[in-house]
Formats: sequence, C-alpha cells, structure tokens
Amino acid sequence: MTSVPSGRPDPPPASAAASARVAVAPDPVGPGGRLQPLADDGTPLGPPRTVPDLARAVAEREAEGPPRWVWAATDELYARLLDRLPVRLARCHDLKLVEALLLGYEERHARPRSLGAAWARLHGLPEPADPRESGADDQPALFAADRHRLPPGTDHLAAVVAVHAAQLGRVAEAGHPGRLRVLCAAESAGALAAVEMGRDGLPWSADEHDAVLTSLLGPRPAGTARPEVLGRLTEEFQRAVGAPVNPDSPAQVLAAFARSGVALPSTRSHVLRESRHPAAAVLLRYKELSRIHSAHGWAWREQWVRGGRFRPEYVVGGVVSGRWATRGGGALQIPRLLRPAVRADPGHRLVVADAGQLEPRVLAALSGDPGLVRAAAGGDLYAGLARAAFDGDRSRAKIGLLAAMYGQTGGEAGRLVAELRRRFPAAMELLEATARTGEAGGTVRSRLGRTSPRPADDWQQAAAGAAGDEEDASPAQRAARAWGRFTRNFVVQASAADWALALLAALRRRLAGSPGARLVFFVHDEVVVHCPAALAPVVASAVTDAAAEATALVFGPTPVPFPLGTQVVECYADAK
DNA sequence: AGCCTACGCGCC
DNA sequence: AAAGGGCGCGTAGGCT
Repeated sequence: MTSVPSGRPDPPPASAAASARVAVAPDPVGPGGRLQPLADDGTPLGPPRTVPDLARAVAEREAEGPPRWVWAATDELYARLLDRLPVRLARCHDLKLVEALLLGYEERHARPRSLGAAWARLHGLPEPADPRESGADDQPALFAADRHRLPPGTDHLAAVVAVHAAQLGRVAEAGHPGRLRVLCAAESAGALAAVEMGRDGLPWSADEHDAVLTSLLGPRPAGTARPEVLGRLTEEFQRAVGAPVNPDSPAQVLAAFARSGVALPSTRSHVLRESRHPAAAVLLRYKELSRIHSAHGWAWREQWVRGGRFRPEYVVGGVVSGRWATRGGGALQIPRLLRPAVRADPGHRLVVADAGQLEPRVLAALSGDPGLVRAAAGGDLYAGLARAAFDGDRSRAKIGLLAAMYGQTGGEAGRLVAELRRRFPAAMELLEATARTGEAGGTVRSRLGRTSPRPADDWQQAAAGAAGDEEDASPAQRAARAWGRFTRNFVVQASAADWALALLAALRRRLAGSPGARLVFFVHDEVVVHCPAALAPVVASAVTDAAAEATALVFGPTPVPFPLGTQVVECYADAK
C-alpha cells in the first residue's frame, strides 16, 4: 500500500456541527415506510416510526432541519421519492456506495455491496451476489426491495441501522477517517445530484439538432434508411479502391488498401490522414458522417430527447477512479458538433464551469513539488512549466506532463518526461512510486481514500495470451507495466474525481437556495447549471465559492489554485 | 437469434 | 528500459 504523501492535516469532518440522522426503509409495496432517528454515531434514538406516506413524512422531517438520510440506495429510493417531494433533500448516506468505498479501502474490492450483502457479512452469513444493474427494462417496482438482496424475513430498517453503524465504525478505523468521511459524504451527495440531474435533464433543442444533422447529412431519410450522402461516399470509396468494400469493416478496408500497394497498420483516422491514397480522404469523410449518423443521429434524438430535455442515467461510482459513468445515450461524450443543440430555455442561461488543467494541478497539490507548485500558481500551468523547463515551448511541456501522468515512455514524449524528472523530481517520484506499487500488484489511494482495485489473481498469466513478439519483455512484465500505468494514473484521476465530486456537492448545496437554478450536467471536470438569466451572476459566484470549498475540503491549505473557468451562455456551443 | 470480442471513435 | 489513463457505444464478424 502506498499512501499519497501529504504534510497537511486532515480536512474537518463533513458536518462539524452535530446533525441528526434518520434511517429510512420503504415498505416493500405502497407509499408507506418506516423511519428511525439516529445519533451521529448511528445509535438509534427512540423507537422507529411507521408512516403511511413516506414522501410526506420525509418532507416534513426535512423541513424541521435537514437530517442526513440513511438508506440502502439513493438511485432506487430517492428516485422513487423525488416526484412526491416538495423539496430536494440536503444530505444522505448511501449505504451501497459507502459499502463500495469501504470494501475498496479494505482491499476487498470484489465483494458484493448491496445492503443484503453488507448485512450478511455482519452476521457471518453467505453473501448474496449483487443484482445485475440494468436500465429501463429493469424489474418492475414490485420487486424493487429484492434489489437490496436482504434475506427473506429480514427487517429492512434494522438492516439499514446496523449496516450504517458498522460503516461508521469502519470509517473511523481508516488511516485518514476525516478524509474518508468527506469522500462518503461527497459520494452520497453526488448520488442525490445524479438522480436530480437525470430527472431534470439537459435542455436540448430538437430543431437545432436537426439543423446540424441536415447540414451535414442532408435531409432526413424516410424510416431507418441511411442518408444518401453515405451511399454516395461509399460508392466513391469503392471506386477509389476498385473493390466493393464495406467502409465500416476495418478488415476489408485494410485488405483493399494492401491490394493497391498501401500497407496501413490500422484504419484509425490519424493513420488515414497521413496516407496519400485518394481513397483515404473519402473514407475519412465517410467515417465522420457515418459516426454522427449512427451515434447521434435522428434515431438517437428520438430515443433520448423528450420534452426538450436529454435525460441520461448517471451511474455514480461507475468508474473505479470515482468518475461517473452513464447508462444510455452516451451522455459523457456529447460531440462538439452537436453542442448547438444544448440551449437554455427562453429567459434562461447556462452557467458552464470547467476546471482547467485539473489533473496536473492535482499532481502539484498531491506532491507539493516546489517547481510544479510555482508553475501552477501562475495561472496557466503548462506555460509555467514551459518557462521552467522547456524554453517556453508550452505544447512540449503539456505533452510531457500528460505523458508522465499516463505512463508513456517512448518516443519524443519519453524524452520530455526525462526533462521533467530533472526539474520536478518530487512530482515525478510520486508518479513513479505509484507505478512501482502497481507493477508489484499493490493498491494506491486517491487523496480522499478511494482505493484502486487489485489486479486479478492471474493477471500476469492472463496477459500471456496477448500477442507478445515485441521487444524483450515477457508477457508478465508487460502486464506488470500496464498495471503500473493504471495505478500511476489512478492516483491523479481519482484525486481529481475527489475534487470534482466535492465541487458538485458544494455547488448543489449553494444552489438549494435558488430553486430556479438546476444542475443539468456533470462530466469529470465540468458542471453546467441552467437558471433564469437574472440568476446567472449569483450562480456564477456560487460556482466560484464551491470550487474554493472543494479545494479546501480535499487538499486542505494548498498553494495550488484550482481555478474554474465560468461562462454564462445561452448555448453550450458558445462556451469556450 | 443472442452473445462475445475486436476495432474505432466520441468525450474527459 | 519500459510504446498512452478512464469510459460508452456502434458495427463487424465469429461463436453457440
């Protein structure tokens, strides 16, 4: 285990003031449920209360002063409550997400994390496997309780109370309990935001979307036919290679190029761009248009855009680094070409906030490397880096630093990394130490304590199947290096995700006082808020304040600034 | 028909 | 010395 070095104290607990908690268990069927007030250490305060209308009881309790709601899974229970709640809930403790964080911290990554599984572990019972996560075609609501995997006859509320208390104890035993507490609170707040954002949706203009598609692909074809332009480009491509080749088949395309005397290593666009063969340019154009049509064409719009909103399903903790994933619609990959379709409602604005150079700043803050900290302090980190080590060549500085964080060693980038090692030894040593840990099969942690998984037991054998005729490295060595690149990047990416999650939570809390302002998008290092135009300045300053709060929570006092570029626009395409 | 992998590309 | 991290999704092409 390698911990991230730090000379700074733990941040304070997420809620310094004593705040009540309330455990929640919905009835298996119907609108009722049970509530159990808890002390901050998880001890029950008084008897549980049975209520006929859970949403109403939760709303009333929230109005008395928001407790931290403790429940099995936000994505299931909060999603059901939200429609019937007059307000949004301030705080929660998501047992499933916290269980996953703790299992990772305890290096038991592979274990199931449902409430039922956690309950079983507490009682020495066999652990039920996690249910298959799935989207729209899921089990009907009647079976929702089954998703928690509680053994039949188990009291849901008692299980919530017991697992919660046990989790608080496990957090307290961690190496940095304060940081882990922040992580659990931020992850849980993120789960609330994810449900809300999925509900509210991203403003999306079908007309603008169509205008973009039509300008690129021509008029919409009838039914599921492909646009004529794709047929024309296919024919043109086939004439150019002199064979009836499917342009969507990399194998056929490579063979056709080979027949005309051009050996390509792949059909990737950067390879095609270097080829002088006349078919290459046609193929590139075909790929570009075909991609838009198949990935974000009219069919996508009809499937995902309803009532002027794109509503993706966010999956909190969907990536081991703590980044979110999404299910359906590819929400985290909205192509730049389509951003004109993201438009604020009339009289509204989008406040788009983007954390610039987040990962290198995270590296500076984690390592405390004096040179890198100085470079970060100047505003443009890469420019500062360039002045210190690359004769002012900003692009080489950027390539070198990214290569160092990704573990690239070959070619020009490798030489740039060598220069970085001379000038920024502490930062580079942090990266190399985490890589060595991974190569040896160990785990590393983010700043707040999110822990990398261990490689599979047979990780070095499994890699033996890969074609390995290169160099002198054995398959096992190459597998070790690959895992080292993963852990090397994990610390930076996961700590950046810590910061972004803290930002989201802080911003969400600040926006609670402005009901017209809604978080509508979150992607790794960027948030978008939709609000009435008059509110935009307030939202923009809330964003700035939230960034400062996130920096303090995650990194404590640090000389490294984490600036958030904030823009107020009507259309997403106009941002930066 | 469904299931799986490889490939390629979009985003960060 | 070492040949670039994380995703979702669509298509092709092989498998059962």
